[in-house]
Amino acid sequence: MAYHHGDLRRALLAAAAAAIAESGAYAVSLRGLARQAGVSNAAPAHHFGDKPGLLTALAAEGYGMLADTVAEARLAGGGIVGMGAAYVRFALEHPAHFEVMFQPGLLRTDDEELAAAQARASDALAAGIAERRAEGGDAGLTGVAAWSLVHGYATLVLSGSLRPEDPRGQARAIARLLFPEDATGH
Amino acid sequence: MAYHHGDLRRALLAAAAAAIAESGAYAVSLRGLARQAGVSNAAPAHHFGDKPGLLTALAAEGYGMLADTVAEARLAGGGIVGMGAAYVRFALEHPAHFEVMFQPGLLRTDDEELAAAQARASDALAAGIAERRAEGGDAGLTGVAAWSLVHGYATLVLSGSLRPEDPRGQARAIARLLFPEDATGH
DNA sequence: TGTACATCAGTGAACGCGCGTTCACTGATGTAC
DNA sequence: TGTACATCAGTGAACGCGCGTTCACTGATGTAC
Repeated sequence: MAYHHGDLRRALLAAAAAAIAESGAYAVSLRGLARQAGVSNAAPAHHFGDKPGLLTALAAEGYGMLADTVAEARLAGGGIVGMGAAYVRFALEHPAHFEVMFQPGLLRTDDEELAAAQARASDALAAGIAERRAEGGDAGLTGVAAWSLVHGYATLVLSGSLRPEDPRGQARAIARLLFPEDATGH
Repeated sequence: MAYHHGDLRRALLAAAAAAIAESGAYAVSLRGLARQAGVSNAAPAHHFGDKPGLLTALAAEGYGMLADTVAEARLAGGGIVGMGAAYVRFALEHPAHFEVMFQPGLLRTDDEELAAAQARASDALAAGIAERRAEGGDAGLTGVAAWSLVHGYATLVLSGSLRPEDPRGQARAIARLLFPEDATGH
């Protein structure tokens, strides 16, 4: 084993995501991650300071990916239904990130990198809602409803409360119930 | 302090709910609860066997309360919007129960009492959706959408992602977006 | 091309802590007669 | 009304464990000259 790991930071984040997806956010221990990465007990602290530091980095990474995923769907012309489906897809593909992102008790909420990533994601989501403002109605309320719908659906699937055969298709279907006039995605 | 506590089981569940609401589900320790109840380390194990046993009891209590809350709203003629609002109200009033209910990794999922309480809650929710079947549309899909909407809204408020001034009012408002023809609750 | 040196990444041993769980036990309560 | 006994609830001491965090350290890498 080389003295320098090469990319220990990345390796630790990946190991953390795997452990969380398997056993939940609290199953993560710095020692456990070090063990998996084949590195000494103290090595993780070297990169992340402490445990909240590591989870904060993971959450920031998650918000960044969510922002990218949603922005991409918007630019692809998927409309608000497509953006909602992208949100659900992100959650199901990155359950560990998703879980950590919405448990602020685990995070260092004053972290700059985290705040920046959150802002990016927030902007990406708001952009989709803003486009609908012209159509009338309360854009703020519509946004809350849309977010609640896709967030709740993702949460219920991840917790095992819903076990759909085709999660992505069903995600689109319920989004169309809320936005029946959305012409895209047929 | 009396040798017999009187109602230690209840006291431990209440202490667990308080601890979870404050610091999350994993902040709970049997020793910590014992300390709060003024009782020896081993006492909790006497009532719940072990930690999953205690959390399972809490989750079962939660499903029971949810079933009652939703059924009551239905019988009061609140319609599906009223039932959705009741779901959100339950989550916000009993955040610890709500949190534990949807983290099956913490629970003894083969527990009989838990299964019975889950079934009661499931029936109560399904009853509201069944009433809408006559109006056409896919009742299953409608149910999934309604559940996702209220569950997501509650989750986002509890995680601090949404900070509405009037959560109950906003819950009703977004439910009306999904069910605009629901005549009740004006 | 070679050498000195600064910086960085990871080591490994050690600390103290809170935890879940076990065990034989004892005090309190209730019931049979 | 009184006594013997069974049952139940909680004790308290002890175990072994994995954890976060600290510390002075050392090996590897890169840069200046």
